[in-house]
Amino acid sequence: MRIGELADRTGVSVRSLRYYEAQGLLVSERTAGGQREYAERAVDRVILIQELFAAGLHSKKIAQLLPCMRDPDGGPNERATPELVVELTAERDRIDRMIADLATSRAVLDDVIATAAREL
Amino acid sequence: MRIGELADRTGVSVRSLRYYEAQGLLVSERTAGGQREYAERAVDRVILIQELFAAGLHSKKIAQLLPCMRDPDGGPNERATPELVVELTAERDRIDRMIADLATSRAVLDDVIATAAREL
DNA sequence: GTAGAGTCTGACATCAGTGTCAGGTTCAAG
DNA sequence: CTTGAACCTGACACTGATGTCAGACTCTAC
Repeated sequence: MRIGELADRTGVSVRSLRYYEAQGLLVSERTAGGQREYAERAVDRVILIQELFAAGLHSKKIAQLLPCMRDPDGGPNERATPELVVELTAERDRIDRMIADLATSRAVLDDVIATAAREL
Repeated sequence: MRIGELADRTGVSVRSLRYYEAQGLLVSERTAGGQREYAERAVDRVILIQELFAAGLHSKKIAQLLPCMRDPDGGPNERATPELVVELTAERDRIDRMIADLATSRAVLDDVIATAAREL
């Protein structure tokens, strides 16, 4: 598929897809004319990238992480270096803290909302 | 206390504290010489602001939200407008989605980490 | 072969919070 | 008083993902 269809199917802008490629997160074949051509599995990959972005990982770390993931099509995958494992563990801990903080913030909002609703 | 102490006690930079004030999130008295003087409760307020920032709320919305919170010292608090309640409810839903997404991302990281650990 | 939609690269803009620097003032301790 | 640390304002830089624009090219359908 071409970039427009991938954008539609993932809900990610064309601009962002090109950015992902520039950052080494996404690969594409090129047509004779130079246009990007994506395999079907690009859809899942883009969604995964988005999730990792949402989790606060930077593109650089995602670029390190992606080749170490278990490939759904059984392709060869790189082994994670011990350094990367350490970094990813730190990320996981950071996400845990983030989830806890979000729960706190949610409670704050909930309190304001509940108080306001009681007054209405 | 002065701004440096508040920064130390909250872990927030002096620069950010001044920014919070410019955004109407934080108030301070001023000494005769014009330096900021903070009450004890500013500490909790700053921490709360940080939490809300971490939850993805923008300063403008936090500025609306703060006066509607139940005051720990029993001071008068504004009533939340129905519009604000709608917005805050949307924020709460967004936070819920964010927490769910983070859980997904955490699982992804966990998988990579576990796979790598098994290979070592 | 031509029209129009889609795509290409490259560059610059945006957002919001924060860092940082300059030049000047205030405060507290000696 | 003087000294040095802390503070003041204002301005500009940065980050990193994304928006947007221009000018040129490709692809598909007629």
